[in-house]
Amino acid sequence: MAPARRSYTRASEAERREDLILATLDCIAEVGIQGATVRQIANRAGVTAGLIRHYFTGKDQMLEAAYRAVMNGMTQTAIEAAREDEAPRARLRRFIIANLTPPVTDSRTLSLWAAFISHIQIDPSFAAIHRDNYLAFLREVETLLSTFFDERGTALSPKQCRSFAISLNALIDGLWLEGTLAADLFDEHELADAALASVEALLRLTPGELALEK
Amino acid sequence: MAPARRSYTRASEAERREDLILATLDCIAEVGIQGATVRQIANRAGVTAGLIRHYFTGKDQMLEAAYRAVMNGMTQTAIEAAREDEAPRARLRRFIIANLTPPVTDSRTLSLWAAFISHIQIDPSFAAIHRDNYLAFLREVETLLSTFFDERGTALSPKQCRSFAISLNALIDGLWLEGTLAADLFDEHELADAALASVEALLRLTPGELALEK
DNA sequence: GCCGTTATTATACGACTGAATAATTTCCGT
DNA sequence: ACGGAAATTATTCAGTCGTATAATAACGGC
Repeated sequence: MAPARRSYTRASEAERREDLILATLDCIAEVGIQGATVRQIANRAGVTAGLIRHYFTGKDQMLEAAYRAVMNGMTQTAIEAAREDEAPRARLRRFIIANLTPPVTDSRTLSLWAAFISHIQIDPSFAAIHRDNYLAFLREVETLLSTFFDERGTALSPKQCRSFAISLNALIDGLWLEGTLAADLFDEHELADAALASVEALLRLTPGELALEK
Repeated sequence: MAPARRSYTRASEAERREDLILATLDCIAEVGIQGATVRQIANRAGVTAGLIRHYFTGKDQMLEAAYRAVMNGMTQTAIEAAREDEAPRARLRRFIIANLTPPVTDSRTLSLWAAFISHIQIDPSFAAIHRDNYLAFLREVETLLSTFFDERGTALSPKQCRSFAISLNALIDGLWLEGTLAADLFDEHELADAALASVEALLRLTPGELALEK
């Protein structure tokens, strides 16, 4: 007799790809990159392992797609938060805060980010993805700083602007790292407040210039 | 007839443990934590796989020991560099520079660090190791800052000191991350110089106070 | 309502995994 | 020199890995 086979429903390519990528991220976050096996991933996505190779050339390519998804999630969240406002000062503040509050500051996000970072030196494809995102982020920071200082009446030379952007980016990254790794040491908005005060100092603004409402 | 067996030499426990840990780190850095199998590690250490379980309860425990080794290497290098000097200002400067020049800024070190970070959320043992090292590092920064401001005649409240330490630590971490991940974008001492200038701003010192010789 | 396309499942394969055990070699104390 | 403790190797084991292939169920076009 014909063996009983699992029933299933077809899905659109976009849907399946997303499901698989999401399942991949879940696995990496929960059991590490070692535990993120094709079977575990497929299982969590509600499909069987073979399907993965129908949408991706192999496991590695799926991991790359997953990395892109994580980085897009992180940068887009912050960039879009900044664009909600009109005033350069508020935009800058929003950008900083968005980078230091959920969903960016989330232990799961950090886990994923670190897992992929550790693969940058191994797989050149990952290095390229990282590079693209880093430069895009830096460009965004430069734009924010440039318009902010322009409106303030203290225009910046491109060199100064870039230098500020690098430091500012580092400060945000570092605080994000600390705050997410030791979330229990900081409460709700302590991190974002610390960031705003630090950025004021870093850009040599007057205290409160960035933090306080006018 | 008796099968030909590999000849070998006995080593002290300390030596073997170190060899195994070093081999573990080599593997993780070169092929990632997935590729760091007991056989690969043993092979690189010049022994056979079974020996690992003679010195460690299992692979996991060896990974923990390897993590401790990495973190000790990173923090001790910077802390000892600072202790070489007498004047608080020079100590602080040395500390910052040490954290942003080799061997701390090294793509291998970063790979290892990231690989372990991604396991913090998974394995509580790793979380404990991280926590210990983070607090030790923060304490060191606080001490450096405290003595520096004392000598400068502008004493700091414990609260301010801690707040400065957190930001300073974040800035250093962030620059270390950026500079190591995109080493080709920065030349020799650009990173350390940027750090010194940024720290001056962060602590609201007068420009050049930290960087320039008297 | 059937039929062809294809998304999906099922199964198999060889390689490799961490761990356990047994055999053997080394080296220290005497 | 020699015997005995133990460091190291060799081998085995039950699983799991990623991938390849073949069978099958689902769905859209007619």
